[in-house]
Amino acid sequence: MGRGKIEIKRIENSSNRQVTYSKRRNGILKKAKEISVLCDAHVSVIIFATSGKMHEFSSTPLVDILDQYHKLTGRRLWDAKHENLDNEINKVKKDNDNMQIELRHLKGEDISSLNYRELMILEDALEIGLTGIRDKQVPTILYFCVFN
Amino acid sequence: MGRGKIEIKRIENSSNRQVTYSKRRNGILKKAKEISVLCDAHVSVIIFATSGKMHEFSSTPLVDILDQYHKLTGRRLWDAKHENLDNEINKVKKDNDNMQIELRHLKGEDISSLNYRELMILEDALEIGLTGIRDKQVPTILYFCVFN
DNA sequence: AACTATTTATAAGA
DNA sequence: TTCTTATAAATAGTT
Repeated sequence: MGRGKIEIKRIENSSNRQVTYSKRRNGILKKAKEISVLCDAHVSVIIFATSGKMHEFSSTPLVDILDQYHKLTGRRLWDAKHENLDNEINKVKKDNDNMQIELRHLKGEDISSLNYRELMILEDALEIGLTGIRDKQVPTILYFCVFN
Repeated sequence: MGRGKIEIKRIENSSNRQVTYSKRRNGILKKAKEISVLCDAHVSVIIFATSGKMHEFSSTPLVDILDQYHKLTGRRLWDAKHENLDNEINKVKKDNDNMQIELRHLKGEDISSLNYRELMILEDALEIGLTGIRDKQVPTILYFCVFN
């Protein structure tokens, strides 16, 4: 690197360390920007000095990078609120799926998958239902299916 | 860098781009590791190729880096995400409500609201459906009712 | 912060 | 792809 090779280990002298930090930090941020432009890469770099000061570069909004990160790794990086929302949406989607399945059945789109025994039960039910209607009884439960 | 200065702009040749990507990606990850060791810095680097493949380096668990990020910047990284999730949840909930209404109708919980004319149509349909089943014809339209 | 000797990174070629 | 190598770029130590 400069006047003599250096080992990669903590720089003990604090002011040297800080100078090196500043130079290398700039170097990394520059490289990150370059690779994003040269290669269409999506890059985020976040650096904290021990002082607590932060520098960052993100070629794409950090949230988007982290979102992709989550999708790819399955690792959760977000806070409790986000997690709750995520759980809620999964639950609601599950309800949704179940209802859709139920609807599909009720609407008879799955009639082709009914086996013979089920068909017999269906027939019985039809007769019972028909009788009920003829007698003008008030039905309390009604299944209503459409096939085509 | 290599044989001749290059401009920092997208490398159009795809295979050159990929080679450069791979070399520079390694370079950045190496530099990130070095600065973290030399200078006690906390660094996270996440890189996505356009292919979707990810590489990362994090001197500290990424969650901790992001936590510091939040504390330091006050930027609420997830707000946009939360809003999107909220919208999605509301949309799906609406779908759910609609399906529940439909299901309630299909299951006959609203049978009392069927008027006489609808009941007659229903009866006709039952007869047609029943005939179809008795003749082992594939029903093209079937109304199926259960009463109790 | 600027300089500069060296090392390191890397673009292009094999 | 991996290796080689000429050259650009980064940077450690110095001023």
